[in-house]
Amino acid sequence: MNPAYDSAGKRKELVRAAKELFHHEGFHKTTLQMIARSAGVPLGNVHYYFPSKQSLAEAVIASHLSDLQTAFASWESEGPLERLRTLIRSPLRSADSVVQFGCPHGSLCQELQKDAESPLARAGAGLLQAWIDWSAEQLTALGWEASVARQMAGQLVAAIQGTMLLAQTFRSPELLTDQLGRVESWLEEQQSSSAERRKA
Amino acid sequence: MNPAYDSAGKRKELVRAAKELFHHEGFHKTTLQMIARSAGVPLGNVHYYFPSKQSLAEAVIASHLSDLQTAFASWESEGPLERLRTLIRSPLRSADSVVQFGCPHGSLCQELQKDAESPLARAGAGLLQAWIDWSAEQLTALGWEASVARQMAGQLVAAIQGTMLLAQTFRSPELLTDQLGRVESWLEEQQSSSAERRKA
DNA sequence: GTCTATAAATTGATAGAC
DNA sequence: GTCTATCAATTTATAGAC
Repeated sequence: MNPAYDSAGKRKELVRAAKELFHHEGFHKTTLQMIARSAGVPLGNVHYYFPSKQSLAEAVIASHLSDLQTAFASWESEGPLERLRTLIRSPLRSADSVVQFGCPHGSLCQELQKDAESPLARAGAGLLQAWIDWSAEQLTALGWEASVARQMAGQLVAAIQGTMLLAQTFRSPELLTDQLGRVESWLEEQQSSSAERRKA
Repeated sequence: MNPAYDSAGKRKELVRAAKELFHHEGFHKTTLQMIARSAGVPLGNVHYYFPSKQSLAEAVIASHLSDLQTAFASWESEGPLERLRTLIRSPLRSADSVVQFGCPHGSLCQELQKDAESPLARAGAGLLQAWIDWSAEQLTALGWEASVARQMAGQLVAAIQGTMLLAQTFRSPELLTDQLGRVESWLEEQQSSSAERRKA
């Protein structure tokens, strides 16, 4: 156990704890005390690894972005339409967590975005931007013109995010399943109407 | 200026200030100090009108609900379809505020709902429930079967709420206008396909 | 009813021993 | 690198004068 390993290990552990607590309790309600306890690190030690709560939050956002890229990469074997279906269904794989705490990206964005001055607002926006950019890519691959694909991607992500908000608000896994199914149907209708247009 | 008037006036002023600050800063970031200052009331006096921050938040939610009912009542002269269009367009009337701070109901719900134990979570849910119930009523009046109307209402509110989250995240009034227009188009497509089914 | 003063606990962040 | 002890400021809430 050389120092470098320990240091990196505790850093990662702090980010993991903060990521979970920001999701479960919200950014402003989460204290460094709570993060330190969950990570098994003394309170005063947190500032050795991260100079401020903000810098820790930046590391959390970077970790979320990395998770997203890993997920997208793991779906590469599928076709564009099936990839979008996988995205739509992805909240179901952690339905309990979504119903209790909402979307870890969406809820963090909403909270951070209230403070427009904060550098965290811009960083957080990158999370939802990643959702939209990736969706627009898949839609482009399906043959949609670039500007239309961007619009549709926005509609798709808005529908998924809004669905997670409602499922959380009413603590209803059924709502999550049903409404995500309707989003999937909407996507398929767009696809088939597009296919018809191409035939005509 | 009898005491009852003054008392009621300051109570209302505290609720107004808290409603605005919860929207602009978020519930947890807003302190009683900030509310007292905005309302022109000494800090120690807040607890004379409201025993706790929570009871003040309950009054804020009740005020939001009252606003909603007032808005719904003012749209009664229109037909059901036009009423739904008015709902979809309603974020545009305060576009700047939505882009900066998000939906006052949706963002409050998301924050309060993280703490399932809190009575505020249940109270907050009443706000989005009002959106859905009212939308389902209009859809029922348009001839949709009750359970279908509920599902469609959920989809509609999810789309509007998700759109507001994206518009806030990217600080884009254009995104708000464009995507709400797409929600309106979706609603009209549902209506016309329903009319076709009835003809057939 | 209204206010000042303050309590009691907690916050993010720092200092300095080891 | 790691920890304890602590600062200075802020939090919700209360006590008690007027």
